Amino acid sequence: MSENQQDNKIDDYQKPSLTVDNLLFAIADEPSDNIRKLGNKKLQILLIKRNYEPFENCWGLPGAFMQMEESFLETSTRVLNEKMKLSNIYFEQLYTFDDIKRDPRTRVVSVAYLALINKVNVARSDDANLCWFTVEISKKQIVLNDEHGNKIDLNNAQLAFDHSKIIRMGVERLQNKVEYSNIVFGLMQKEFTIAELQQVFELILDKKFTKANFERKLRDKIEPTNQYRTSGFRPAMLYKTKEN
Amino acid sequence: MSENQQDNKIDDYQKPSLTVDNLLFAIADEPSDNIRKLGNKKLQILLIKRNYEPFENCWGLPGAFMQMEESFLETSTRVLNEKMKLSNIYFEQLYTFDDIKRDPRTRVVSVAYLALINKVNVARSDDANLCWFTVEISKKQIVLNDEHGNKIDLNNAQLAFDHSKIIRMGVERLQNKVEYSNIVFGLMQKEFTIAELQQVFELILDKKFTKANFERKLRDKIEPTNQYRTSGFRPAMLYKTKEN
DNA sequence: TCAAAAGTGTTGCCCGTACACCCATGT
DNA sequence: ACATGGGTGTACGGGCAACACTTTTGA
Repeated sequence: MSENQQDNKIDDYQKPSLTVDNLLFAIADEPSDNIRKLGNKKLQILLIKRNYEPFENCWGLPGAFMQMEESFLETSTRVLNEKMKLSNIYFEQLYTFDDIKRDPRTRVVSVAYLALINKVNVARSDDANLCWFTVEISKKQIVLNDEHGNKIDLNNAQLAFDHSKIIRMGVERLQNKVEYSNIVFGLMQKEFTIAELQQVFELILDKKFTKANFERKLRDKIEPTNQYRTSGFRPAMLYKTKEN
Repeated sequence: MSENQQDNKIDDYQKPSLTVDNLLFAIADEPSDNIRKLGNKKLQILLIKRNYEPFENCWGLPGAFMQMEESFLETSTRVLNEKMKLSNIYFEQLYTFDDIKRDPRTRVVSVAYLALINKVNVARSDDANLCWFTVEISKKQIVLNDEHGNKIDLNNAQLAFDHSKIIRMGVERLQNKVEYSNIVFGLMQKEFTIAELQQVFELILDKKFTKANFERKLRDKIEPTNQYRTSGFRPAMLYKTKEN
């Protein structure tokens, strides 16, 4: 952050507005209809229905204008806490969006944050405008679904502002980091079976693994607790993320 | 970029200032003292000596306040063109820095851009305050050197603002992307030998390769021209980056 | 002839993949 | 008994690292 010699009165010029937008992802469990089969997991994202201009009645990412005395992370947690009480969130800066016309009113620059929670900790929100959308990732497209069967295809910009683009970039980041970091554990509960972890990988990467190979791939990142998940057939060992 | 319902007059609140800072990297050639040896390459970064407050007389990254009618990229190219005429620059957004106290005067948020050039295209600058510093990357630290033997250790913050941190992050990004993208060609001339490319990899990653293995590693990213570099001993095939 | 670099071939190891097989459970 | 998932072993192949060797040049 340097400046030209001429810029001495730095508060004395017109500034863009600055907002923070949140991509909050979580995993939902969907019990199986067949008692002999595992339940399905879904990747979800939190959206808010805008009942104000601009983009009134569109779905968009929950965000807020940044205040002078708070950092991005503080803005971000403030928003999420106003909407629903949350804790233990994994946060990571995604990208800063600056298209000049991205907001029809005036120049607004937005810093997007990627946030992950394990959904067990979600206190129900009293904001009727909030909704968890299922994120269906495939090679060709990303489609969001709400619980009433409404579909939003991210290739057609049906969301507010450039939020479709932001979500696509967020999914891409998630896909990349799942492969080489521990980011996936931000979506898991403290204890989980290998099959559950595998399902989450498969959801995010739109790709199937085999049990044996998946176990070897993750072996050095997890360690067994000595407890079992019995809600199924043969009890499955519960694992947790390896310390250090 | 959403907001609370209450925020209707969006220009009617105090906003942080917004700047763009540039990490401009290039490769310098240093001819060998021994005629029987190859010359050395160095990674360099462009810094500017601040002759104004704050951090007067400190070195810092060249940057500027963003104007209402320009995007980050436009701010970035404006700065670099004001300082020295450049073209064909590779640009990539690095990160957005928002520590509340990073600027002692007031709240300033800075978007950092990573930029790469091949130095052949550098028109000499008439700004005496600009200087190319050599970047020495090792496992423990990053040290900057100017041509007069002055050293700046990035572990001690001797640069303006949080620019040490920004440079460390930029080097890290460069190291990561060199391994899995074509970013390195932004630093190379149009035609280059494999040995030159190998030297640049070794500089950035602080790691040695063997010829045979390095050739195999890069084989699918480059293609031979049918020209040779004769300035050495046995002439070396010149390569260029593979199209498609 | 010799030092340095250009260029190529061989080998072994590690890791990801495919696939096969047995174990444990409750209906 | 059987379907389903849990869990483990084996075998193949590609890619990377180590290393050895030949070729080419100018002094």
